[in-house]
Amino acid sequence: MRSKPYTLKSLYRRLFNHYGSQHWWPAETPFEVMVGAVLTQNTAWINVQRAIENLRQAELLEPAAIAGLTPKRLARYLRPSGYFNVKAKRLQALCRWLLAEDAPASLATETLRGRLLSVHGIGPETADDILLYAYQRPVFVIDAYTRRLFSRLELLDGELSYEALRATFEKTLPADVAIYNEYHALIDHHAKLVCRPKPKCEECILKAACPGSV
DNA sequence: AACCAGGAGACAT
DNA sequence: ATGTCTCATGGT
Repeated sequence: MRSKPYTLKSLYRRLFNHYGSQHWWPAETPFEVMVGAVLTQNTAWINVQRAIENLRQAELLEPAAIAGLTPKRLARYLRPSGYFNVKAKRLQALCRWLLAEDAPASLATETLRGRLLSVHGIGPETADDILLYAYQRPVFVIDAYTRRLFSRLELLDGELSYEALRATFEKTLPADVAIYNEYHALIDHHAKLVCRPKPKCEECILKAACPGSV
């Protein structure tokens, strides 16, 4: 027998009350957020940290420096984060966009989102990471953890498109940057802890509401 | 030692 | 519009 299902709002309270504030995004500057957003594509964060540290030690954590390197040389710094050839190009595309764009921070959120999506290597999740955590816009980030968690709780259909899922969160929750920031971080934290592909349902604080645990 | 990690582009259907 | 391949290092 299963306890009453969560709503998108009550689940947020449950996670926050249990885990507390997550202090995301783990980065020093907005630009570092953007670099991390690209490098963490389908990659464990620990490996991204190493790549970012390589760039920091080489004093390359600025758009002009990265844009000026050859893709091959940039790729060497990115090695630990995987897909280094692909990510070298993507990072340079992002940097060149930043250098070319006049005042991105002054653009309306949907306009800015469109510009980001037009940059090579920036898809919906990476764009939304950047919008939320670098530009402080109220955009809800959907990632693999979000799909898996809400799908397991049977709160959302995991097969829905990225845009459909994002719309659901943004319609249901208030358009609040602080809440979107914390909610996504909490989902990530919870997922890493107990809701991996192989879930640890015994240690899960939601297990009574999760069909996957019975 | 297979499996997975804070996806996205290219290409075919 | 939707499905499949590829990209690659480092944990467990």
